[in-house]
Amino acid sequence: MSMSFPKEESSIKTKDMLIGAMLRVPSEAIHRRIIRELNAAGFQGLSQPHIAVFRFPSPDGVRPSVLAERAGMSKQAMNRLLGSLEELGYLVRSDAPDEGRARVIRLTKSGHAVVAKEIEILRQIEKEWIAELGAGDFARLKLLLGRVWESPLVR
Amino acid sequence: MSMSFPKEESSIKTKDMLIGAMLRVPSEAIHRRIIRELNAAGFQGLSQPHIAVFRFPSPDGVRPSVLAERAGMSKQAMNRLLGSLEELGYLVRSDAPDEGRARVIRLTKSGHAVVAKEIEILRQIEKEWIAELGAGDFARLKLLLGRVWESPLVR
DNA sequence: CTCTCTGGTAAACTTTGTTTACCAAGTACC
DNA sequence: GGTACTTGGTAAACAAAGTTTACCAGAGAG
Repeated sequence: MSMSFPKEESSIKTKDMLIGAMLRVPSEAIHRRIIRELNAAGFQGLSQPHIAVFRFPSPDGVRPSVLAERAGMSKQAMNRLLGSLEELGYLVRSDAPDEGRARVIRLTKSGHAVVAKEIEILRQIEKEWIAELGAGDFARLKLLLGRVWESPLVR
Repeated sequence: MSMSFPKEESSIKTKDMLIGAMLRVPSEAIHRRIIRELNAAGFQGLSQPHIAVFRFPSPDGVRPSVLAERAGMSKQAMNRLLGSLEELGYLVRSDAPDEGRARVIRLTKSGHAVVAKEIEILRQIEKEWIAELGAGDFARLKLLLGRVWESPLVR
């Protein structure tokens, strides 16, 4: 059996839905699409967990432990992720920048290309949403989500 | 080391953010909170993957393969999940209802209690969002997300 | 100079999911 | 009525990804 996408029954009414599902479903759809299109664009070897590293904001110049913190995982797990990304040639863990005794992530050329492609995919998605909702309503949606983001709600 | 929450730098501006992150961050915050509060409410043994079963809409009366489809995972993985939930006493896989040769999930008393608690948590979250955004803007946000939901965008 | 703290690393273990394979019950077809 | 195909469920082996436990190196405090 090969993997499939969740199929939603048409009988489900958004009226009954609570905010959790309404955010989760589109969020996961976007996430799946990013992975799929990244792979299709030739960035082989990238899977779910790798994406956590390439998420906004860019990991370039950031220390491993900060990335672990951002991703909500242990330093060790992040470190293994970084190791595999280094093997794949997307970044290097450069030794000692100047400050402390810390390492710093540096994206390689293809690492930067991944970031660029990801932004491109997301801009395309936004374009599709604008086509569906209209520019005004899409802007309003982002504005509202922005207000949520800046509030203590998401902490 | 114990698990920690992602910490976000205050320097990040929502202006720069694309729709992916804006949906993902609050969505994940809600997800973590549900698990945390469910455990705190005495529903021990429930972890991340289990929640996929209890997500809207209720799994009561639904066949295992349908749940697998909804969750976007293989029948086998879902089946193991259901097995552990059965052991924990949240549901039973009742044999042969009447139709076909299929099994059907039936929530037990504590299974129904989980669903009820989950809805309670989400209603509380909505209350907090309303306090932050105002009732009008929150309603507008849900309306816009509902339009996304009903569109082909999330398929 | 030594103690302690911080950031990074490594190895063992656990969790969770897919792949592969199989079984049982319907259903279609002859 | 018997046989092949399909569907839904299950089990075991394997793979992926994360936590726990433990350790090391360097920096700063005393």
